[in-house]
Amino acid sequence: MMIEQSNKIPLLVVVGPTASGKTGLAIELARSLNGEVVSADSMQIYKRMEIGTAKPTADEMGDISHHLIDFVEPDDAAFSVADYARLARTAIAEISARSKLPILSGGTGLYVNAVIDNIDYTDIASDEKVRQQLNALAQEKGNEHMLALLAEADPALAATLHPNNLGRILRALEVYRLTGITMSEHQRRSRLVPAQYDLCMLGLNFSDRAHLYERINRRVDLMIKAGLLDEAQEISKSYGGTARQAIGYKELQPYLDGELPLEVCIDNLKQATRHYAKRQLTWFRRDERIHWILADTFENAKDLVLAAQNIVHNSGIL
RNA sequence: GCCUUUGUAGCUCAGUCGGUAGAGCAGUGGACUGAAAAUCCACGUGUCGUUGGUUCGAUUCCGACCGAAGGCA
Repeated sequence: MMIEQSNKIPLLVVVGPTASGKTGLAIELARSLNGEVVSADSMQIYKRMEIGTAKPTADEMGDISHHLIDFVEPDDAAFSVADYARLARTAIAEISARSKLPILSGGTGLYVNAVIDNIDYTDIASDEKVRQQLNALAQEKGNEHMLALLAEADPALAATLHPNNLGRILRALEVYRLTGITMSEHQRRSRLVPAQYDLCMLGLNFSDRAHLYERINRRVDLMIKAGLLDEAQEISKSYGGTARQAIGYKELQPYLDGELPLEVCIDNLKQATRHYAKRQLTWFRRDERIHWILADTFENAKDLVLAAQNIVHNSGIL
């Protein structure tokens, strides 16, 4: 017998900018729809970064199972999207096998899309030595030169990159050197196999951007009250490459080092978070599969959850 | 009360030796395939405090007034 479409796994996805209420909504939906949550958050994967990454607390999670949270050491510099995608697909399959609804929830657009668009990273290699060589060459010859090099191998991709975006240029050159195949071609091949999910995507946003920004400001103040400074002090001793990029720690470091007043650092932290939220919205907005829910158009949280449930039921994935 | 400085974009300020103005930040839009909470790109009209005067022409020079900061009494 041929495999029928009905063998697809139902997958509910909850996305949105930071501080929009994804965590709470995902948990409520898990309760009412017999689901489990798979986090799609590039920073909540790290241990001991609780307050700053707004990880759900044991209290919030209650009896809802959460996956891909709190399992990587903060000094691990090697964890990548590819690792995430593999783990997430496995988690989703296992949840579904238990006859429960997997709920992919998070704000890291790249992670979400890696999973739901089934991006295949297996033939796109990575090599530390080549990276160093390319970095050295860039130091010596400059960005324009590197972009010109890329244009020889992969003109299509080079045309989309600005010389200042050196990271992307070097990565594309790295891939080409290692495999002899251009990044453009890898990207094309990486999406040949469509995902095996029946998707329903919910996006949380606000009708008035200012409302989101107010929530962000308030949440940062709450994080400080909850002990973010201590957490930052603690984590700064042990975190490495990626975890170091998390918003909430690097902004407070100047205060911990006695270089800037606390209020200035807190303002910078709020600012960085607002910028981040805006970038997240840019990422998610282009995805036409998302059903947007405007949180500030509901009287209360209950109505919002009801509206979300309605969308899920009407989507026919259940 | 007097003296000095000052009033230009949401904020901090630059500038026009008189021809109606521009940076940074904020904000907005966008990109994104093995570090993505990262990285990168694009977008700058505002009664130049108000009101008189000089001038072909004033945000720019002069006067008055209003506001702010500092100093002297």
